[in-house]
Amino acid sequence: MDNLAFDTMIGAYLLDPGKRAYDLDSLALEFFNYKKVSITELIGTGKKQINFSQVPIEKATSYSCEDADFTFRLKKHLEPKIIDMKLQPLLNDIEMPLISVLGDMEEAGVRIDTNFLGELSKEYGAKLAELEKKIYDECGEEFNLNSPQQLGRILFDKLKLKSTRRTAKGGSRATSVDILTKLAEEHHVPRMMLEYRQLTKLKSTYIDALPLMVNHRTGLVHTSFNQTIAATGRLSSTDPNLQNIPIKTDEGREIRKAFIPRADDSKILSADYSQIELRIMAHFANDPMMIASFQKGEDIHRRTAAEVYGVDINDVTPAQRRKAKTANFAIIYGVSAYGLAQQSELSFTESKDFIQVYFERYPGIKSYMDRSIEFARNNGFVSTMFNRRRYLPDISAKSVQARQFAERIAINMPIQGTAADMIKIAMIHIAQRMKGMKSKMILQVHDELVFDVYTGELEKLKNIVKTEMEYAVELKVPIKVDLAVGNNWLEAK
DNA sequence: ATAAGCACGC
DNA sequence: GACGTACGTGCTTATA
Repeated sequence: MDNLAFDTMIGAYLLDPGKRAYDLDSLALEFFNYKKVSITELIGTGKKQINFSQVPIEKATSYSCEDADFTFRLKKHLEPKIIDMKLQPLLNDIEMPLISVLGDMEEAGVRIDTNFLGELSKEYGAKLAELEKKIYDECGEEFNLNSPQQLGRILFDKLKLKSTRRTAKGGSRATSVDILTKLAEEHHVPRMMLEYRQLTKLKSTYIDALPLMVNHRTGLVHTSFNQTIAATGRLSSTDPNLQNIPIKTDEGREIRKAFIPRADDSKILSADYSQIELRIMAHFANDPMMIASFQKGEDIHRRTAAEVYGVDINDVTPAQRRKAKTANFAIIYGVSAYGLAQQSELSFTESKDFIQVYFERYPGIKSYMDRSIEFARNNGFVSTMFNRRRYLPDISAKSVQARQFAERIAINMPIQGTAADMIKIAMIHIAQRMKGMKSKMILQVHDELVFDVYTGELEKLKNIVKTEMEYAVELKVPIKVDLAVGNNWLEAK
């Protein structure tokens, strides 16, 4: 698989990663205005779908020739554009070599402890049945707890709680977590609904769904990593999505115990980039204070709190650090004072002051943001350290909403995208050095790599992984990777 | 089938 | 005065 010459999906994605689809049919239509025969015209859909081998040979022949023809035409059309836009290194040194790395990871698969999930399903199922009964009792009637519409009727019509917000699209009365959390101060039902929502989410999306995804031949779960979905250059994972396995709550973390080593003599190794996006921002912004802090190996959120609150780093309170941490993440996304207030414990006024002092202490950050937006206005796009590009057609839009959205992307995409470039480079180098080893790279979760490592190879692999991740790209700040080993994914954290 | 609302991750 | 945090996937309900 390493002798691939070109890939039309990836080529078109690098030329413009903001598009909806890169499949052959879409690209043929877009670039040649040609409507190909769709596969469903040959094999049908749903229950009546047949195998391609059952398609009459004449139809199969012309279909296949059309595929080959347009693949070649697209290659000839896309490659010069790749060269013009200086995307060759990104294509040839990162995205193309990554194809086989991802293929190997998908094929390697992940072992899931289905017995453990079965037990967890019973446990959470019992808790849910109990909750369900209590909620019906408290409401004086039964309704579908999974229906936001019916819940709205109960909360706002029957129990007379105050509806504070409408949903963005349908305009119905919102019952999302922030609303229910507020209402939980004055009533049991919203509090219990929050618990119900959390547990049903865990049970339906993970606990009950994952065992169904175990491959009958291998006994393992094989996700698909998609290389041409995210507009920032990140990967995505589907069927199942193994990039959103719970970790925040104790109930959710239990699920990570089900991700286990494939053999008696292997372990799970997890390697995490520490604060990678803030480090990249410090690098781009060339901000003296933030760079110095990373060079000293400080806790960046404590340093931020110390600067903003004007106290010694050793005197920062937990509450101050919490607020600084929220602010640091919000800054990466280009948040407003209002947004920060919504997200944190800060009031609107406190948020405004916080952001003002933040930019006084980290002047480089402010000028990075202004420069990014200015660049986008002048050029119509922004890009990462490795020339990955994203177009921002709305950067000068009349609509305030559309324009501000484009401005936030102008700030965030180069940071998030450079982090994506970096871990992709590390993955390629690691895969190269793992050749001949029994251990497997099995997952990528944006700033984390997960391995199923044989104990005899543990020390060697730890060294390879740490080195290749930390030295994939050179920044003005040191890059730190945390390693952890365990008998499941939770222990390896 | 598709949209809406919601919730999980980074 | 608007507007109000980036990138994803998947579940269930409601509607067509």
